[in-house]
Amino acid sequence: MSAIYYKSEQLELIVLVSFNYGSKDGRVHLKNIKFFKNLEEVTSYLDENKLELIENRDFNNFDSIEDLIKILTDYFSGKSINLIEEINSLNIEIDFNKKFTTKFSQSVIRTVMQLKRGEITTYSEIADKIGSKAYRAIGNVLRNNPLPLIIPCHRVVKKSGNIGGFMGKTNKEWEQNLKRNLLQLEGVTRV
DNA sequence: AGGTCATCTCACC
DNA sequence: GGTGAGATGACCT
Repeated sequence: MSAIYYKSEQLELIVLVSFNYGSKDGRVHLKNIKFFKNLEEVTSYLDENKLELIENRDFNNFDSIEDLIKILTDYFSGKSINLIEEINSLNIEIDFNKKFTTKFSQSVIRTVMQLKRGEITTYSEIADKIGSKAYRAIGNVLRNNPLPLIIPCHRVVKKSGNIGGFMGKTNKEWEQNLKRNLLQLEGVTRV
């Protein structure tokens, strides 16, 4: 599996995208998106997961990946784009892992994917929408989101108006800051 | 079966 | 407006 990263200077953030090539269609299959504070974290993650890093200069061999980086650049510069639409227009296959197997988690993901840029909702609103009371279990599903941004889980916040969790809760302050920054990029000032 | 969890509500202060 | 306990349902081992 290969990986590329995009570095946002303003946000002190590195976005690592993992992908490989489908054995049948030869297209780029997007596997994973992950956020890091610095390059040290990135390299140890690359080691742990045996990922091959593609450097910038090699991009011309990876057309659709280069396009993806452009889209991320636009997004992180605050441009008003619909990420999901843009990515769908590329020659890229989005793998939803086999992670979401149950009907419940699939409904959650489907609902979250309908959120547009700058549109926020709450865990309990999603529960209402899919006819469940398990607002807490929704956080459980989103915690394992392999494709943040594409599955825009940062747009789901707490009903109280607080920001809510992001990427697990191991480094709560940094994670919540990132979630807030992403929303601010999209013009959300409330949280 | 029992533990975990990116929540919510309500009762305090 | 902050905190803590209890309810809670889906998921994982």
